[in-house]
Amino acid sequence: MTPYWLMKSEPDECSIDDALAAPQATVPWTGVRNYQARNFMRDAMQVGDGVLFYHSSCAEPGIVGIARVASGTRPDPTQFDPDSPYFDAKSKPEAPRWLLLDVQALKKTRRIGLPELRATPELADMLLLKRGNRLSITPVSEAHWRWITERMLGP
DNA sequence: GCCAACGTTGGC
DNA sequence: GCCAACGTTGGC
Repeated sequence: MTPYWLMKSEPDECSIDDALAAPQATVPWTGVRNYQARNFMRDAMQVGDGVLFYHSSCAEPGIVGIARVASGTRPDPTQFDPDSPYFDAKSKPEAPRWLLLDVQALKKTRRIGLPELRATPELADMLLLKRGNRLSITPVSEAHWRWITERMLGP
């Protein structure tokens, strides 16, 4: 697995600006409730891996910044909080079902919106762009990472 | 708000 | 193990 990832966040919950404004620009990535995404965090993601910060479920979805994986996994406390929208009554503290890790925002970039991503032949096979894809964490190939970060940071 | 696509649940 | 029903995601 390449050390590059795309992570979706709803800007109403945690935007790139929110992340940059946090202490150490670091936020706990709460609310992952999908086993495949959890397994990526648990089994494949490493401290230092690159992250494309993506805004989803909003007026202007797209990649908006660069971040890095800043910790290993630990249980996501919101799964035990009955007042949280992420509460999971079936998860027990002695056998936590859901994990999180810390993500450190490094840079807000110009936004590369979905239409621009879709219009780019080099990115046609990005998992993000696959039909019906709803995974909130997806691996990113080195070629895609390079293309996107160069385009984001360039003129 | 709509709806396509997908994941999960639970009866059998 | 199958699969229909249901809930969620996320773009539009």
